[in-house]
Amino acid sequence: MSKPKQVTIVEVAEAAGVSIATVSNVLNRGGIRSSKETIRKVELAAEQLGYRRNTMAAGLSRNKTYELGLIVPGLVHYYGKLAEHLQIEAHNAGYHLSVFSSGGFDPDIERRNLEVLLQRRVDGLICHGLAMGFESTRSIVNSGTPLVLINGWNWPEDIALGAVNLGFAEACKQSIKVLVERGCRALCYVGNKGSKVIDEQRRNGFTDGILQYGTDLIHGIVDAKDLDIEAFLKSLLLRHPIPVGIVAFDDHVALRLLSAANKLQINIPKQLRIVGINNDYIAKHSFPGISSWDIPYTYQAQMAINKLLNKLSKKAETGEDREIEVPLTFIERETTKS
Amino acid sequence: MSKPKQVTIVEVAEAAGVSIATVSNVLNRGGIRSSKETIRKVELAAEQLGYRRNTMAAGLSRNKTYELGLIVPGLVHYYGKLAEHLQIEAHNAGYHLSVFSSGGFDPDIERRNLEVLLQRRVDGLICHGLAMGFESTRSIVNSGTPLVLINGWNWPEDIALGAVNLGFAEACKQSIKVLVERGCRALCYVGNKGSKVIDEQRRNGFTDGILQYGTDLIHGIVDAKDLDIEAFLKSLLLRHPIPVGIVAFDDHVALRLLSAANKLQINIPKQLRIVGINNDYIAKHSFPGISSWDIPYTYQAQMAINKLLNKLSKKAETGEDREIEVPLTFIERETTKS
DNA sequence: CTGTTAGCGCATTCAC
DNA sequence: GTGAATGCGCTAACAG
Repeated sequence: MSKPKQVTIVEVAEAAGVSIATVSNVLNRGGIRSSKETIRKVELAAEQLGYRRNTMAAGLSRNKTYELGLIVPGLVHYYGKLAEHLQIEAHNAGYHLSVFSSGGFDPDIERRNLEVLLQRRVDGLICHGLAMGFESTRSIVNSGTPLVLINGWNWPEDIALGAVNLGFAEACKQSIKVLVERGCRALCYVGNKGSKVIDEQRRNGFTDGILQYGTDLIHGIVDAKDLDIEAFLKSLLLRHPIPVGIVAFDDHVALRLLSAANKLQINIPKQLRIVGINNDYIAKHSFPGISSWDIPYTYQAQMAINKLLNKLSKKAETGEDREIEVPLTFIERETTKS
Repeated sequence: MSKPKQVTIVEVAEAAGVSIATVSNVLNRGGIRSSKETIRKVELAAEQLGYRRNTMAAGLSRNKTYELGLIVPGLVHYYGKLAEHLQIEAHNAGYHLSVFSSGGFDPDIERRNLEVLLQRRVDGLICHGLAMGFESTRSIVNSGTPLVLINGWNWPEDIALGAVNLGFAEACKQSIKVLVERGCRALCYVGNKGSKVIDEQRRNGFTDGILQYGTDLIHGIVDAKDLDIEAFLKSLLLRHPIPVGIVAFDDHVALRLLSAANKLQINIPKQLRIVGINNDYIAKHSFPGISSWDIPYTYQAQMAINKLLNKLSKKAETGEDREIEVPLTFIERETTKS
């Protein structure tokens, strides 16, 4: 069954007794203004006939879609929230944002989604740390469609306009400062390699922190995947002076650590102190509450959309930074309070 | 800066020394087949020139977009996961799915997103329990674009093709059975009115369960919003025989209850037993683990996509049910084990 | 202010 | 098999 034919401006024009150009004019404003009377007639006709403009025809004709595309690794937790905020900001700017998930950093799906978006001739692209690499990206996005990265570090200028990055590294570094100030002499980062570049940033920040706040600190790095959390915690407390400090990949990992600790009756924060990242719902509502780093979603979303739209309007680079670093805010809760 | 002009089939045709019709043929297959030689020439030219088909032109020309639209209240937790699975299933069927969030059941945003999608002439629509109501929806979606609902109960036939609903009511009802079997004589549902129809279903299921498994049970219904959880739990245990059973709106609410209980040193499951819904990450990784109902995302997504595509291909109703009920699976963990 | 006209890029008859 | 012609619905000059 083919789609039932929709009403077009031709029919509206007939009903209103004007030309299609006039209809197009009053229905899009901004352009040439028409007489009160014509406007009324056209709007009435459009209303009655249930006219709905065909975006494809419009886009084709003016070579501009007012559509933006977003590719994120997933649609839950941080990514989902980010996507929501980006949609809001895009809308505020008169665009709309089509969201696609690449199923957890899958290069093939990334490629496919990118292709779909480019075939749609979106005006701009926002991608979260693409897994497919520089070369692959370049060959696809060479089209001249502006691309802004979210959490993409050190991408070449000919591929991406720039990036809006969360200060994960700095947050991890500062986490160490906090933990050391709270008396921890042994520290560990529990990461999540599956999250690629995000994990890398946090790991780097952790290492940096160790270097800065005391190389005499006992420290280690492990990965949450396939980790026997309980055994890990037991051995940690057995081998090191308390309180031991842990920087968790995010609040979810922190929750696992917390639960294991509760189960083993390890006292938090007396024996173990934990810092999470993201300041998710669970950080606030777990017991004890998890100290975490809050993400300024709205700000990050605005920065990304602005970067894109600046490019779309002005041609001159206004000398803004290519990579914008968005700082996180520490929210202290019981897991670090003594 | 207007978009730099992209390559079109015209240029490919010139480069390959054939007509645009031929290019269109070999690049879409399925239709008339061409000679090996022509195919080779065309594909080579397209490859070299970096041709990328313009979806708008194609869609406009054949009056079919191979695009589906999704509107969900948000993009986190259940909604985000659902969206991910729907995207996968849509792709498997040769379509792609544009995802839009309505910012938590906001009727205005819903309306706007619906409008955008219809202007794009999507082939079909999937919506999660629209907040804007029957009449409003009808007036918008009258276009003949097939609509399938996710978690939409009792919608009139002239608006929606049908619905794929999760068995929340039944899950809540069975939760009562479980709790009663585990010795609870006092039960409470802690809901979340903000989630509209979803909350309603669960509340109904709870009430049903009470009716079925013992009207002599002490029971109550409260809302998580603005609820002082600690005070609530204290009073609950003070006034009623233990163990008290709670059916939580979802695992997030369950986590809040759990944390408050841990803080108050209420023993779970001795004094308090909790059942969540969704079987989220937190249900598995909290301490103690939260008994919860697992959602068959893949199945639900397949059902929804199939319903839509059936309509798009066959014209005859194959006599399938309008409303499909997808059952949840109980995953028992420590919050209900005695 | 309003109408005429010429595309936008592609799919699709229908001749050849 | 292949190509010329027509139209999808709309916008953007340009005339009037």
